[in-house]
Amino acid sequence: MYTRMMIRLGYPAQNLGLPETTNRTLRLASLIDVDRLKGIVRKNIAGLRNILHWNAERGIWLFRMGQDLVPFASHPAFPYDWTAEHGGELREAGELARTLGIRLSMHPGQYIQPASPRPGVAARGIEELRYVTRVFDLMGAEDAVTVLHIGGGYGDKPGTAARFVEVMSPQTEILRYLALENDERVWTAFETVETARSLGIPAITDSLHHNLNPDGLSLREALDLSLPTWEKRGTRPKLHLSSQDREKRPGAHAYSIDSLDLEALFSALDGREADVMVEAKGKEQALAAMGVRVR
DNA sequence: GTCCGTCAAGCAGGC
DNA sequence: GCCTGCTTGACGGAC
Repeated sequence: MYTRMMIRLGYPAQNLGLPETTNRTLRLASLIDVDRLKGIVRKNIAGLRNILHWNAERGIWLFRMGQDLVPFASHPAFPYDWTAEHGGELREAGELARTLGIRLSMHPGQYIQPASPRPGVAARGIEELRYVTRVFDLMGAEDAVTVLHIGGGYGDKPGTAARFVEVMSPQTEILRYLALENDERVWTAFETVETARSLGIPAITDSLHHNLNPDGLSLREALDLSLPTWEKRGTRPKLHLSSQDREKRPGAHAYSIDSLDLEALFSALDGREADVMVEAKGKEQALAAMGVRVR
């Protein structure tokens, strides 16, 4: 099914079976404990290395690092120069990922709102995106991806999209890695592609979000729009795959991937190559259903 | 020792 | 207007 790397798979942030994570953190009030903070960052980077080795042995060629790799890195209260302190470790981890052939990503969360009309909110979001950019730069991760939602709509989506483009256009360092992802409530796959195109960056179609917010497009039509946006960057297109947890509200991720959702994605791809990030509560366990040996 | 509510941050939407 | 979910480990306080 996955011959010739038509499809490569990955999962985010942690490995349940090892168990290992890149997301150890601490409370903001504990940031003053510099020794402990440095230890947490080192453990996260060590966790990343362990996961990379484990993944490579099983042919898992994508991994999303947790946003807390360096906890509070973009916060004004962060107490030391983390790029100087951890640059060497990050460079070595990046070398490892390159040697193993694993593509990295990060996904800043719902608080990152570059198009917010509130200047402070927008500025903090940009700072977080700079942090991700510095991590990738230090790691030498040229094909890495910063995955971001456009954010709120503020009751005026065209105006907000224009503001997003205006705010992000000067951020050329961030744009080198940035890709925009559709969400399940506000920004459709079509709108996300349009906004990404205006910035000259690629778009990611998330299959579950698209099901909930399709705006009349089939998954195939959405992919027809988003896949070509990756040509300019010269890297493989990225997608997100997840299944609905039937017992929870729409948008909640299930533990594993429903075979119907997998088939629907393959059908929509129709032979085109893609890097597929599998967003499931079961993390690496969810890849078992796709023929990956996970133990 | 275990359990539980809360923790930096922003939004949309349901009530 | 208030509450919830998004994600998930940390951690203090209650018991």
